[in-house]
Amino acid sequence: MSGTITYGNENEGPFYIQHIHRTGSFERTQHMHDMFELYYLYEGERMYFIRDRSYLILPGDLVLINQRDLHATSDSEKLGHARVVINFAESLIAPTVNEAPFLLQAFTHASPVLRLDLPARRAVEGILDKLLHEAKDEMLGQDFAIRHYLTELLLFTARFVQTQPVASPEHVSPLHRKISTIVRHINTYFDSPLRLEELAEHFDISPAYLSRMFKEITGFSFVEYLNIVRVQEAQRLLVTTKLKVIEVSELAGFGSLVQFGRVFRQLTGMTPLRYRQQAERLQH
DNA sequence: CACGTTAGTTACACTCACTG
DNA sequence: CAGTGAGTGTAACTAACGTG
Repeated sequence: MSGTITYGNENEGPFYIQHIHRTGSFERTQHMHDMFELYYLYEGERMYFIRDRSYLILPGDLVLINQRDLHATSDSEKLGHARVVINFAESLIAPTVNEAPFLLQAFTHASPVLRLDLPARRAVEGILDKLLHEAKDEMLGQDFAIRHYLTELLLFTARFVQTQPVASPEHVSPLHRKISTIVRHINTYFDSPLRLEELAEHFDISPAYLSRMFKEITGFSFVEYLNIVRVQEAQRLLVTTKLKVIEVSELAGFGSLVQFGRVFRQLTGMTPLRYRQQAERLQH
C-alpha cells in the first residue's frame, strides 16, 4: 500500500479519510456501520455492492453510502486503483445539517453513484485535496477546517443530484441483475424461514452456484447476509417498540431465541436487551 | 420469601451451506 | 460432487427481576 493518509478512526470516527493507491490486487471489504461514507475513484475499476445491488465504479465516480447501508467492494477484472474513502459520523456535522438539512439529501438519492463530468471532477478533487491536506498533520483549526471542507463537499453533492437527474447505471451482467433480485427477495421475506435450496429453486438456479455467486457479487455469504438483515430489523424493533425479546426474535425471522441471541451478539457485540437499554440512554 | 416470567448462556447433536 | 465446518435447534441451566 502506498500514499496512504488516514485521519480518525475507521469504525468510531467522527471523521476518517484515507487515500490509497494500489497496484496489486486488493482484499475485499464488506460491512455496515453507523457512519456516512463517501468514495471517490481516481483510477481503475471497482465493483461496489450497495444495499441491494452492485455497481461498476469507474474513474470520476463519487459513491455515497448512507448510514447503516450494507456495502462491499471487490476488484473488477482490472487490478489496481486509486481512491479516497471518507467516513463521517452524523454527530460531526449535526449543527450544520440541522440548519441545512438538504446537505445529506444526496445520500437518500435513487442512485448512490454520481458519475461526474469533467468540471465536477475538478471541483470534487479540489475539495478532497484540501481535506487530505488538513488530515495530514495536526495544525491550528484542523477540526474546524475538516468540518468546513466536508460541508463544502456535501453541498456540492446535494446540488449535483438536484440539477443532474442521475439515472441508475445498468446492471453489470444478467447474473448481477438476478442476484440483485434475490437480495431484494431476502430483504422482503427475511421474517420467514429462508433456505438456500428453496431460494435457488424459486429463482431457477443451482444451490451451489447461487451460494458461490451470492458471495462473489455481494461480498456476503447467504447466511451472513440473511442474519445481518434480520439483526437490523431486530435492532429497529428493539428501539422503536416495547416488544419482548422473544417477540422481536420471531418478527425478525429467527428460528429460536437462542439462535437470535447468538447471532445478535456476534454482530453487535452485545445482548438484545443491552442494545435496547443503550439506545434508551442515548435518547436522553 | 417462594414463585413465575423473561433473558441469556452452554453443551451436544445434526444439517446444510460453503468450498476445493 | 463430496467432505467439512459453520450455523442451527433442543434441552437444560443460571441470572435478573417483579409480584403475590
